[in-house]
Amino acid sequence: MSVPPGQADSADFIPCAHDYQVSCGNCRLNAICLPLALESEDIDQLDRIIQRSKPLQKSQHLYRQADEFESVYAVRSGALKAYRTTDDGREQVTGFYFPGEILGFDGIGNNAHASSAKALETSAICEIPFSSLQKLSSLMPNLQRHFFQLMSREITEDQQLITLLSKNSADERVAALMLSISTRNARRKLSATQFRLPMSRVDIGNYLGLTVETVSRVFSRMQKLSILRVDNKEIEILDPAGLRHMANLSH
Amino acid sequence: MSVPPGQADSADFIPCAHDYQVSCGNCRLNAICLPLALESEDIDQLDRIIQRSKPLQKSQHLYRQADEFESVYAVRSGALKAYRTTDDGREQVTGFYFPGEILGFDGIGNNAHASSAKALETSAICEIPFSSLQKLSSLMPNLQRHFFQLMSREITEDQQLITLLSKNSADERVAALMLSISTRNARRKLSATQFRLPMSRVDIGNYLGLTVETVSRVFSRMQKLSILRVDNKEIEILDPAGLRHMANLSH
DNA sequence: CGTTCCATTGAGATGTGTCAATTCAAGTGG
DNA sequence: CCACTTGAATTGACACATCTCAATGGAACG
Repeated sequence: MSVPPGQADSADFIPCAHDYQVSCGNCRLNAICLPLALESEDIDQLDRIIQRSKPLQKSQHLYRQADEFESVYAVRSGALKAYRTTDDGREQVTGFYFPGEILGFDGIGNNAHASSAKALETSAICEIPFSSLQKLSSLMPNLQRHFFQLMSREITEDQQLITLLSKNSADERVAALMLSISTRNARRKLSATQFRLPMSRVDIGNYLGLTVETVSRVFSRMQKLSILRVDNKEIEILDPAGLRHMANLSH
Repeated sequence: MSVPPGQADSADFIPCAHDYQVSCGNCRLNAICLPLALESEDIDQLDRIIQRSKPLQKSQHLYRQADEFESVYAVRSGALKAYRTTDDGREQVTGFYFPGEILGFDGIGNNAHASSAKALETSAICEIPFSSLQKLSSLMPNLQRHFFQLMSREITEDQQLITLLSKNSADERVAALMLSISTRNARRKLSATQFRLPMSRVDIGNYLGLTVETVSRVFSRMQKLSILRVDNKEIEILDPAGLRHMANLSH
């Protein structure tokens, strides 16, 4: 399954997102994905278990609910959504994943994925086989702790979403999501004020427990208040303070 | 901090919940808490790091949000709620914890508890210092995997709650909670149809994203339909199938 | 036997959902 | 390159589930 090294990039060229043969050691996302004090030989070991052979086209699945769990996945480029299908066939979007973020942890518990993951746009993925990761974690305490931390943060984020759904108005929910995306963009050294949403209004509404119409109305309202400029999926945050105020959470 | 062995129980007496010096090896909850193929000497090692010196009175805190994270905790008897306090001072109950269940995982991510945990009634707790657990996990692959699984299941459960909050009506939410408690009771060999709720209506409403009044009305409605008998905190499920139907989820 | 907290019930207000129509954007085939 | 189709987003009018406010009832506790 390994892919032959592509045409040689010039040496000083920063590896672009589509060069999916880049190793963790010189991946520009490693500050997000692996903020670890690992020896370079440790990184080599990790590199060796990671598979980078999975560029995904828009709307293709990375895994599906109830698939056997084998790996967790780091997003290298693009964006994905994770969603659960309920017994009566409805869908619930449980998260959006951007470059540097890791998904698939919900599959460990029962050896089967508890959600499906679908590409929102063309996405490059690093696959991390979990059994290898477990072995490596036993040998590298830092790595073990790192993955405990990643899972713990996923729990914390889910709990934030629970709070959002349980306590906040439509305005607050949408504002909070815009702020979240903005923050995560900044972490990747991208603009915190201008970006293109990779997901549809339906996905946003589904994620936030709102209908499409309500999401749309909130965007219109925000635009009228000059908090956001909205042009279909292109978003510009005109008034970050106003947006934070609307989100009603000062984090 | 260690407590002297209590008055000797007669040898054939099943250790009761208040005998908090029982070891994991003969704890009647270990099928829930530690369903592991561990050598008895492994269990001994685990026993040695676990501290059982924390009986908690009703409304006392086990830990508070932003406290330094040191341990995760297994409930031995009683019940607790976990809740987050938002920036603007409101509370969100994120979970209820019953005997055999483990809480505190959300603190690993940032070395500080992301929620508070409070006893809903007198509760006995096993404290599991996380640094010891990490070391032990490196040596015992089964144990490492077990804790990855526990955290993964917490993620899955949070995502179920997200779905519930996002997609389900008040009736469905309350019904789902009653079913969850019933199932967890059954796992502990207690009645699946009769139990006493340890939490208040306020807590239930808070957890489910509803007001107290709505929770109360749902209970009244369920009683009118002969699905439940409700006498303050005493619950009897009269029509389990009807309850499942009302919850609108067949799991 | 008050006092206090918790739970229940009712009446009315409101935010968001539902239904429906329109516009806009993207892709397809003639 | 232009019609045509299709899906996504917006906007409006109305309905309804849940919230809010308020009063009452009941259990627990000193």
